[in-house]
Amino acid sequence: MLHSDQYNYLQGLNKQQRIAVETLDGPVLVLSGAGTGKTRVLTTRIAHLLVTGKSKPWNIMAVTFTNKAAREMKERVGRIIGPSSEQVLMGTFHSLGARMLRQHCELIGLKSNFTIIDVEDQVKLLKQIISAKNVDDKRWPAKFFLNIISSWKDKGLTPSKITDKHIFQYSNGLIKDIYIEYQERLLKSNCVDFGDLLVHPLELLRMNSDVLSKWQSKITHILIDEYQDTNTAQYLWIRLLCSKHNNICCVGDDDQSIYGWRGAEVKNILNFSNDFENSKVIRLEQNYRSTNKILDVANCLIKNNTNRLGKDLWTENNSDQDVEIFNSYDSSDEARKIGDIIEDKIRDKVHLTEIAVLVRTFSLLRAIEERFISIGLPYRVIGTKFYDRQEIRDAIAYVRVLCNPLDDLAFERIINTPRRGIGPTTIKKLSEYGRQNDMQLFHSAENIVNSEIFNNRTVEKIAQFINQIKKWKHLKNEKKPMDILDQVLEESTYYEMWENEKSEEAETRINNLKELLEVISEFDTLEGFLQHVSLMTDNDVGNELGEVTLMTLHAAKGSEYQVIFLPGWEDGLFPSFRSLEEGGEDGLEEERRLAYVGITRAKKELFLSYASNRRINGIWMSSLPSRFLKELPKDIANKIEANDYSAYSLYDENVSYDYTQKFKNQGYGPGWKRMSELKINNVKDKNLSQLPKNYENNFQINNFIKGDRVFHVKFGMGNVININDDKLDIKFDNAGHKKIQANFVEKQ
DNA sequence: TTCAGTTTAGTTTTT
DNA sequence: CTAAACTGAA
Repeated sequence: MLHSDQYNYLQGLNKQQRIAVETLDGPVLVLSGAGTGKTRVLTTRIAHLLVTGKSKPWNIMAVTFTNKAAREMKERVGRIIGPSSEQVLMGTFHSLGARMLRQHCELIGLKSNFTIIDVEDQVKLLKQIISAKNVDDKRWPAKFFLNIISSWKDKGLTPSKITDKHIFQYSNGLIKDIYIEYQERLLKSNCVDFGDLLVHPLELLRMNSDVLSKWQSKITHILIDEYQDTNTAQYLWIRLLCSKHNNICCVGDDDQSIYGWRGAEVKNILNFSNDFENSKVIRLEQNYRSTNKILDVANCLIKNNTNRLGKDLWTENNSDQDVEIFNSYDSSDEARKIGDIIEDKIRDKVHLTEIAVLVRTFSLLRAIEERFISIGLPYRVIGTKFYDRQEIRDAIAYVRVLCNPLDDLAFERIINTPRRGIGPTTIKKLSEYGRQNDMQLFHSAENIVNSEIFNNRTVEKIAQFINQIKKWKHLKNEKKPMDILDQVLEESTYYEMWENEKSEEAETRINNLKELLEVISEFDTLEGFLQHVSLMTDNDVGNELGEVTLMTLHAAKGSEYQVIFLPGWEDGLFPSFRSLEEGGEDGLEEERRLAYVGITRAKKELFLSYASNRRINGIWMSSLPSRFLKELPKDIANKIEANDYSAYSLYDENVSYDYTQKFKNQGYGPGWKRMSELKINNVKDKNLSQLPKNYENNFQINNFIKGDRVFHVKFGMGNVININDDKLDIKFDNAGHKKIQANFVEKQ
């Protein structure tokens, strides 16, 4: 038997890390704070599993949340153990789910070439369903239904599992009908959404014991990164998979849980020890990333959260470089100051790749980008939605139709793009025909063309289009994906369409298409390309050129930089008032964790900043400094008072941090107008007559009285203890005390 | 059916 | 302020 000291990859691990790596049997939870070497533990552990012979590569499954993390893990495992790492199942929950689903798709009723649709298509599909049901989509927007359906999927609830309790507040069951039809339509189109990539595999395992036991035998060791971000569906899936061998290692940090809005359940990590019998918990608290000053700020802030396991990061890396805070008059002033500091850093020989600006919302980046462009500072934006651009989506829709002719959403997108004289009226006829004959659009079109019932110019145009598609489909066996797409865009006159538009914008669009051709050139099949684009949202291009990195705080998790800028620390913006409105105290804590994530990205220098005025959707608003600034160590926070442009003092006790007060009185924009009208007319809307009868019950904005027993879909049962216009203070039986919009709860 | 001009709605984070 | 939705004329 080898002594473990002989494994040289274990050298340099600290004691705790080493225990985490060497405890290979049974359930293990590694609570690892920011910068404590979590990825190193995970990758070394995989290596150790293989080297000790505990497991074979194909028996290990390692799950991450982002593609970036998956890529990094693959690379680092490969560096330790070489090419056999290729056989380890590594990927995001969604990509592993898709993989499992493609293997067993027929059990769900899908074909293996199913397409993965994104939010935009989800909304489009729901809009169609809603309008067919004569629901007023002004009052009940598709997005609203989508949110509910998605949250159900996050919990692993298929339509058949939706009980009266779930749908209680939503339109007397209509939401369930919509969910059922939504799933049917997806299935008919041979499509799945993101939620399905988790729910379908879960159902697969639940319903097919042979499939379950096959996978349970195959996977002997499971490793999960960012465990604090798992939702219920993911948890259940993992539980099923690991229940035979029970070798599961979860790595996470409850203080970095920032995806509650997406259904992540912090309780998964908080309950780990109860959940898995004989589990071991290992804490990593020595931080190797940041200076003591930065950690002080982080620890000081996060200790304001009540709902945490609790830990204190420490470091041996002492520094006299203070964390800086500065105030600006407005966003362009702030951008200018950031630019100036970066220019100083350049003089200090800090490499641009070591500098990042992290923001709460993308919109904050505009002013900063503007400034960087004008001073000629190179930068890159992570997470900019390349695949969301119109021309890219169009091109991908063509590919989707070639791969999956049942995909109505894609077909509808391209049937008249570029213009072929096939308008909404014709499409409506086609789908009508399709519904009668149980066909998807493509086949209806094909049939109409052949049936010779219709004989006019429109049919000729359809025929032409259908024949073109058929021709392109034959190319699949002959040409490379890149050449096919190029030919499709050429022959469909899609290029021509943009070329004829002599605007500068059209030129960028054509360049974007060229870029897409570059991407597709790396794939052997159109299907492989599709899978890539639908799951890969971060186009994380390399940074060889030396650029400053700009991204959201969410996107920043898992990364580190020498110098970090955190602009936009204004109340309402950060913490975001929407989070507070929706999530109450929990929402605030999640925002605070987000701040914590931002702070702990910094290795050496950290700059916090807030502006006194900011333009939000075209309207100038003055803002209060973020309440988080108040929570920082006094010696740092005090510095900013001297040159504060803000009308308010940070420590003025009279300043109200109740965001609802502040925003309620603004009363701008159509949304606000509608809301206030609603309140005045007590919801006597002109469109009401078009709604199904029972809808009226849901419009009672507020006839609650103190003491009312209410139900909320997320928080369950509770009692109203106070009323503030349309906001209710509710004490929930199991979810604590929250402020909720009246229309989100149902009187019992 | 198309196109241009007008109105209106939405304003967070991501797989 | 912007992107999407709508309207009306050709």
